[in-house]
Amino acid sequence: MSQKLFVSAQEVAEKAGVSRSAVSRTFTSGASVSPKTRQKVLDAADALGYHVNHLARGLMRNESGIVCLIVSEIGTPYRSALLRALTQQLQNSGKVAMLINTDRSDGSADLALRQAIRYRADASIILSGLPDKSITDLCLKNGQRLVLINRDDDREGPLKINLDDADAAARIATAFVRAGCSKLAFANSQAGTPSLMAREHGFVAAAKAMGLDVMVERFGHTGYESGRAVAQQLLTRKERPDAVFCATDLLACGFMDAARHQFSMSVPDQICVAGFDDIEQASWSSYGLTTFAQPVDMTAREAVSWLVSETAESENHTVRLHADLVWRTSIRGG
Amino acid sequence: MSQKLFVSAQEVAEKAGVSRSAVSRTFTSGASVSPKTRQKVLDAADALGYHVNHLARGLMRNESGIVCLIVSEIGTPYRSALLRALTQQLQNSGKVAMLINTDRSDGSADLALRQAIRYRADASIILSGLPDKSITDLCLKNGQRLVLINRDDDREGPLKINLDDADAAARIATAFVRAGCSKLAFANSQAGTPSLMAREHGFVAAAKAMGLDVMVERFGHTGYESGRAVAQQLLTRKERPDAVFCATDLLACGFMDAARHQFSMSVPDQICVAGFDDIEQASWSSYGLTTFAQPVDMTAREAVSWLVSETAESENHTVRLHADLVWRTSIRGG
DNA sequence: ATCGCTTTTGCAAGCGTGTGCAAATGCTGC
DNA sequence: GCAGCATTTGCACACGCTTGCAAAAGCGAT
Repeated sequence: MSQKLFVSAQEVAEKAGVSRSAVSRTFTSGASVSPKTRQKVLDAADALGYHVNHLARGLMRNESGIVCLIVSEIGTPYRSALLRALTQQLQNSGKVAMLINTDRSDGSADLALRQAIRYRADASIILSGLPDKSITDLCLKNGQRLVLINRDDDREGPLKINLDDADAAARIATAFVRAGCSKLAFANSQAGTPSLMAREHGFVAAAKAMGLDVMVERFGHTGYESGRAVAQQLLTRKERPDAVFCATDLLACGFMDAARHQFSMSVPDQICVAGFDDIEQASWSSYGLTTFAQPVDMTAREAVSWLVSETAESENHTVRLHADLVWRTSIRGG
Repeated sequence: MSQKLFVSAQEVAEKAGVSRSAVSRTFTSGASVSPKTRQKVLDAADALGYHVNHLARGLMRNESGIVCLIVSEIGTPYRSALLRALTQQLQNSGKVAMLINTDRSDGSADLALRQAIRYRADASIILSGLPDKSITDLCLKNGQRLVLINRDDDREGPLKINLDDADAAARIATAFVRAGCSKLAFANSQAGTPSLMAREHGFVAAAKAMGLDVMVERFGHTGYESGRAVAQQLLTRKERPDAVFCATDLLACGFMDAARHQFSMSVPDQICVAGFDDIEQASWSSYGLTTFAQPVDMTAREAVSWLVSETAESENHTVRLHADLVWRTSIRGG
């Protein structure tokens, strides 16, 4: 154990022959310090290997620079892409991300937010799980900002970033019909997330408006295996669908693989498939999945720019982003 | 702006009618406090919504509870899977993960480690990039622990977790030969990571030992597109390979897709393919990729258990983990 | 009640930083 | 040289917590 401990501003001050305030001001942007002493301090700091202690700074300023990312299923393509974009943006804004994994228990979003409070995070971004109202209230009351991505609820205070899920669903429904399909199906998971349900309801409603019924199947989590399972259910029916909209790309990939390899169907000749998210795999030539692109970069930018803005707290802020349809080869025509 | 600020131990103490020390001890495990006062404190804390300030605690204890994860290409299947496992394990051990994205610049690993130092992280886990020696020295000197995953270098002090890459490469070489292949190829990226190069050299050496040459191609980053590009190079040769070992699964997926859809080749009949990592997509039925499974859970467990152990600092610690061969359908026979 | 012992409790001194305030310093124009 | 002003500097307090130390309290036995 070297146990040398970290070098403090005090030591730098002594080495540079100035007061401790001077070194503090040198590392505080916008503080008044002469160029001469500034240089002396910087030299001494460099020689000693000094780094401002952000714990202490956060304690004083009552602003830690930490932003909590609360997320489950980190290994999933869409989630990890969003994570990438968010950390990138946060670092651009001088913030640092604290990552909290809520895969395990159900109340884990609450535990996570508690952790965020303990470290006095300036803000939390929630990508999964619906935290308890009492906790979010606590966050907000303590001046912590909150961003909810794709999980709109009726709370007051947090920024909510959503997509035009229902509208997108309607667009794909007409695309299916235009491609000559008439036996529509929707493949969903049992997760029941607001955005997933919005896609389902939007799709069913749009179909109904065109005088068509929709076969809806839901299964398990929002993953590849569930897509296969739903295919099992849909493709063993008396009347097979000729177009299926999957709530996520992972479901779509699973569905396509099952349709092709297990039921020997051709996509898109015998069945058209569409997904949602535009994960990387959707563009792989084995799939060529027509899908809606989640605007991850835009989402991250919106979230972070709101977090760091001086003048947030604007009462009931909601951002609704647009999901572009990326046309590939899993739907006829185009 | 409510600006109510956080509630402090002082306020809890007053409400509970005890001293500030008492409430501090209540939240410090292993401190001496009578059950009666403890209860009074807990009640008061709950009523006021008190949470220990980990910034201040870290300042006092000289131990923040923060572990930095330094990682690039977060959106990648293997990386995100490892990230998931690591955060899980860290939380199990009462630590919290600070995520640092090093996608952009080259010296960004250094910047990241600086950030880790500023927040007085107890440890850093490096999944990407080779930090400068001066920085790692600084980390170690300040009692910060360091874990390097799959990027062995000769530094003294950090824990290094590696795989038996070369051995795995040799195993797959013999598997290819046993499947009747004789025109071997290796598909790599230009990243030149130690583990990637170990796979390449191991494969070439094993082939040479069996009297076979290997066509080696390298291209771009370690992703799907590179796999396609390498396929372009390998499959337009006068003599096509009949077996190719790809340094990662993403490369393998890209290679397979190009081989099948662009060159109309059949896998595994005309060409056998193997990968490395065992990402989720490898098991998708469009690929059925035979590959080596990275022991992500084991890796995470090793890393974290070493970090939290009392007695680390054991001079030159290296862990070499085994990668199991997962046999699927991209190689004949089996 | 007194003693000896263990447990609990409060005091106060830090941890490393930011910042208001007043003193000190530098600069400009006579 | 000096007055007038802007800028820089140091002091000292505060932030919220932990913890060594000594005083206080509990407790059982004499």
